[in-house]
Amino acid sequence: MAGPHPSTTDSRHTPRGRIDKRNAILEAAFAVFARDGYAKASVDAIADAAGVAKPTVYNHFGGKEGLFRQAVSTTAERATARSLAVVHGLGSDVDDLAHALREVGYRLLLCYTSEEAWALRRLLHAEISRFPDVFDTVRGSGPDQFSEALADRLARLALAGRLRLEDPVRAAEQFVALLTGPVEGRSALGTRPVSDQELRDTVAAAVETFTRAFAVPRGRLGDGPSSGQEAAL
Amino acid sequence: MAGPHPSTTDSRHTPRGRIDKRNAILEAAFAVFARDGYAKASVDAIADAAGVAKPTVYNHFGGKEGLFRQAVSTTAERATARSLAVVHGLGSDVDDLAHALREVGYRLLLCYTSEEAWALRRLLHAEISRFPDVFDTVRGSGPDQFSEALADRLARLALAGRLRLEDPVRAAEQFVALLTGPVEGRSALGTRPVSDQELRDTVAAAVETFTRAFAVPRGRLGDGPSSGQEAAL
DNA sequence: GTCCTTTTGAACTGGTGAGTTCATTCTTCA
DNA sequence: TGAAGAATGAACTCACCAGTTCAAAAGGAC
Repeated sequence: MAGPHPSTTDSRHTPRGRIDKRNAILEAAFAVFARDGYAKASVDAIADAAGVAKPTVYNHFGGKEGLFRQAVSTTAERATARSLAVVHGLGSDVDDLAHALREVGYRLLLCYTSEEAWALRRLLHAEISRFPDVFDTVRGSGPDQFSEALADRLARLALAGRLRLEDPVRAAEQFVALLTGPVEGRSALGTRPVSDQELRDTVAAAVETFTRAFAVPRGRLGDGPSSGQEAAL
Repeated sequence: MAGPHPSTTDSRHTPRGRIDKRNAILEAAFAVFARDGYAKASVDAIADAAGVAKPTVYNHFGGKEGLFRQAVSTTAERATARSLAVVHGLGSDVDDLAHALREVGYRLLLCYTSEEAWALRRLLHAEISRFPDVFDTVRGSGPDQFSEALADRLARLALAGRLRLEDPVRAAEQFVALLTGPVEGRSALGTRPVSDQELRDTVAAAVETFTRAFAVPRGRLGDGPSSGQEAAL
């Protein structure tokens, strides 16, 4: 954060051990916070889990609060990056649109239902009233960015004459909602495992509904846009 | 719950003051738990907020844990009852289907975005790992029941030839997801107010998508089912 | 008025945890 | 090898809080 370490790779003032410890602490901190919640998590437990002495934690992060912010932010950024990578895999020149959406949807749902993602969501829900800024940090370069990226892809598909959209952002929100909404309830907020089959069924149903609502029916065997619908955008 | 009080209205062994105090404690407890989280909420603060002495709390609920369970369960039942009432207002003989869905959707979203509902959801997320049974209690007579009720109504609409559904439960899940998913993000998990216009826009978009996917197009001015689609169920 | 239950206030115990201090040890690099 | 910064462990302070105890006070029911 505001430590005396220059951001460039300076071998003189950034001992290699420090970064390892820092990462170990962040990892352990997230795990303990996720398991016990902010209030019940003790700095001693985190230090133990990280294999580090308590004062080291205070050296690096100042206190429990700073540690929490850093741990959550770091994990959130990692999770967002994973989801973004999935969205970027959605091209606009796909052959079988429903198949492509199922593929992306399934991978997104895997991200969404990962243990880490559940823990992150639980923590955010739990502590958002005490740390509103953490939510802003996560959103600042988080799902907002993610939502935009997905909206971009959908807009491309609309331009390519494959989707009929008025509002790409709204459509992206709805696509994600159709994917994740049904899973939220079925997995008891992530505390019960969801079978892969259930995941795939949910994805299939979501894509079915989404395409019924938004997909442009294709002329038989034609692979280029033929209806001129894309000119309207 | 298992107290020495008969369930009938027995004026002899149920002093009127007790129930008032009990309710006051439950209300104050939910408020304090919602504000501070389980771990940081103190029984003293709850007793103060309820205008009651600390031992009284222990007389009624045994301890912090029992108090938490009761407070959350009670609030959850109230919230579920409200949502159920809205769903029961959805008839199967409506004239303008989209209009009826918007009406129900809007009212559901009002339930969903109430301060109490947000607090409840935050609490559940926060403490589900420590109190899994509370979630089960809430679900036992909660959203499960709610989901079933909505599915029933949609099945009726399908029978009336207004919707084309394979799986009413799935459709109900998706309807709710389309309503609530977009709001979740926009309101920062309930910590930022959402304008009524935004709510209505979300409802309109959700119903638009839902009807595009599931509504049976009606013959002009005809108000009876004419396609015989309902015979398939 | 009398009996019985509930409530009250206040003090007390025991446990837990954040954050600090400091002398000692480790690591890294010159 | 020697110097400097980092990490360590252990003890310590201070605050907060769950749960208990108990004698005194309400508050109805008869």
